[in-house]
Amino acid sequence: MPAVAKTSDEEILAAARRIVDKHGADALSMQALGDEVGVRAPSLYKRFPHRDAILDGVLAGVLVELTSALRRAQRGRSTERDLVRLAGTYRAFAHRRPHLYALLFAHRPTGPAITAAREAAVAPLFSTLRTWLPDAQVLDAARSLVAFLHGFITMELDGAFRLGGSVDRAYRFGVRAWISAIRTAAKRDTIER
Amino acid sequence: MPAVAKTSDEEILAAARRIVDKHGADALSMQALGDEVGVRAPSLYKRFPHRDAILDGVLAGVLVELTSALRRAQRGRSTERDLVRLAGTYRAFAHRRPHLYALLFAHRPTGPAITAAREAAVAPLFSTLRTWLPDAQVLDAARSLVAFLHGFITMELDGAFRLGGSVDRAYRFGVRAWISAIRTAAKRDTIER
DNA sequence: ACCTGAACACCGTTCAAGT
DNA sequence: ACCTGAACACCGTTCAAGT
Repeated sequence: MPAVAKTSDEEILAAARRIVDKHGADALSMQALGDEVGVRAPSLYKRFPHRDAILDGVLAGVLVELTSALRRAQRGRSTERDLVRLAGTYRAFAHRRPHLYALLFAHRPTGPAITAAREAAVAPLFSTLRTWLPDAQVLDAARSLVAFLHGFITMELDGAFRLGGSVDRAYRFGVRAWISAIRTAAKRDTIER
Repeated sequence: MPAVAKTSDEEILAAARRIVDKHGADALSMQALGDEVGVRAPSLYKRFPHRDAILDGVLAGVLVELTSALRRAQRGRSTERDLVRLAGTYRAFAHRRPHLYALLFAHRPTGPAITAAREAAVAPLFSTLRTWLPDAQVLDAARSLVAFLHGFITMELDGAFRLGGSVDRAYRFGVRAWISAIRTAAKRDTIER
């Protein structure tokens, strides 16, 4: 009964993150992961119940990282500039780590641990929007911005914009369009009060 | 050398579409497809070079169907109403056939045959936008609307809107925000000319 | 307590053999 | 000309056997 541990939860998650970051979630096979940490594939099941639980762990780390980047983007001087910065930070993260970004939506988490981390990630956007809009509209506005960003980023990373022109310009067009609509909604509401 | 054909390209594609529609692209295994058309899996390779080519065929059919739905939505009376109808038709298609809709973006086509079908699908949106906007802005506007719609639909079908409230209201908020921004851009441009 | 090889039920795909 | 079983290299996962 020597039982010398050759690896650890942390090492496995770090290796898994490295593989997903470099080659995408599809490349994360239990065999490849075992090779990376010096253990046979079945040994991984002593520490994680299944492959999806490992992806949960990677996703949790990605959410923490994204959340702190978004918090740093939020400076509080001007609502409008914070919105532009939040959107830009989100998009920049996706550009820097496309495979990890894909995990945010592609991977359906196993446990409820991810839920809180997801809410933390959207908190900066919500608090910025609350400086402009009444609570009733914050949710709608946040959903439509995240939808635009997620759709745009997914499409550009997939190479879905094939008709030429500047993709960056289309992005700025979209963000500005959304912000001007929000500004209008905020003013309209102020008048109505 | 009797060589009695037990199936055909058309029957295979129809069966593949049925499987993807009901259970998603992941459920389309060569074995399941073979069972559906009364043939062993290896026989399918006499008609299609690989599984992805079969998904290409399914996708082509989906694009034709989506295109004709979008054309019907475009009535030409009012630009604004056509935009609302085009967006609504697109979303309704995704709601009615979520697994087939997912194919539009999840499946990377093998051949170039899909490219033309994709362009046909966005043509109605482009022609409607051209009644409002100068050519230079049509591309940006189309990209930002499709990005919003695709992102929103992906998120709602994935169950990503977990914070309560009305998802339909958020959708209408987003579409109206985008249209009002476009209207502003169109007016600004008219003045500048 | 941890690691291992062997095994199971699945994939997509290839190919020689049948008719 | 088309269909087949057998095989290959992969999956995720289970489990009895080793230390």
